[in-house]
Amino acid sequence: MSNFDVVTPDNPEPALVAEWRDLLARHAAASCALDRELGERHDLGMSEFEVLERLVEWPPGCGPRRLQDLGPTVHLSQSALSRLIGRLVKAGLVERAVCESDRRGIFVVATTAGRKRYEEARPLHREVLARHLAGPVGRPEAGPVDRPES
Amino acid sequence: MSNFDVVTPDNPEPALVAEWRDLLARHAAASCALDRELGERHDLGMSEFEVLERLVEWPPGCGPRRLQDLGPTVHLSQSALSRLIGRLVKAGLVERAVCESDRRGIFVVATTAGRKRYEEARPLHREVLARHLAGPVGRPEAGPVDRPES
DNA sequence: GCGCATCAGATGCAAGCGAATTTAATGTGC
DNA sequence: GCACATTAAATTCGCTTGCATCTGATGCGC
Repeated sequence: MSNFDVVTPDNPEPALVAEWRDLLARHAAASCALDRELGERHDLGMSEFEVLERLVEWPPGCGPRRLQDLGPTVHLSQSALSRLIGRLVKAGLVERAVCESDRRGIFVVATTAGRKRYEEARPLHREVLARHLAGPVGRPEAGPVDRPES
Repeated sequence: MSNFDVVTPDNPEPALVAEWRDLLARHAAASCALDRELGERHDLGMSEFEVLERLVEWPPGCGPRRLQDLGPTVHLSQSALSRLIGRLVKAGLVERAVCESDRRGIFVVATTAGRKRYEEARPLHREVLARHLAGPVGRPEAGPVDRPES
């Protein structure tokens, strides 16, 4: 029951933990800032933006996008995704359509308003990313980092 | 209202977005696995483990740890942290003590049981980290990656 | 056609979160 | 001492999440 590991050059554990904490810090800073800024200025949460982006990115000619295909790319559970789509539908940014070839599935398509909202929000999204992602953690180039706890 | 940016070598945006998605994927995979495995085998959530680790790591001789000092290091809001400590107290892993010099504050100290639980859980924590963190995303060395949506 | 396993998505539910508010202890001006 | 701003932590509230379950559509064996 030793309190600390012996730190030797061939013990990769400290590096692993440092990497993990760095990842946590970056994720917290960026996702928190995204949620707040996108929310304030474009009424979109981070996850909403991500989903909208996948829909807009979806190459035409591949057919419309099944809800199921969306899941793995946004790291959300099936239920969370279903409700997220519900919110986007209510906001008029996205439309559901039954899939005629398999009536269990549904298609999800961004509306014109959805594409517009995405295009409006994207610059801010990229800006926040640039502010929090590039460079070592805790060193946004301009403006204060906003963290939930401070 | 162009749908896509022109991708030029001096346009850093695509790299930024790729970095962001990689970060999201790693974070989702690792934190989800940590939550589930630590929860199943040691009855600890990811955040509980992180807090416990900060308390155990806290060098002796620096005085006990204020709840407030804990906040910034675990990326949790003040309210979330307060409740998290409440859960740990209820589980007997941690103790609250009023700070006599400033009776508004409280000290948080890991109990013997808390240290024990932490030491038991740490190997699994490191193992999960190694499985999900090292190397490119989506390539754990052994065993399937468990993601919430799959 | 009929029964049944399977699959896509929606929904009930409990847990955790952040923002805002509340409670109580400090400190400051007078 | 007394009013008032400030601070630390707890608590209230609404929202999002994941798990488990439900509903309805497929499709396969017979």
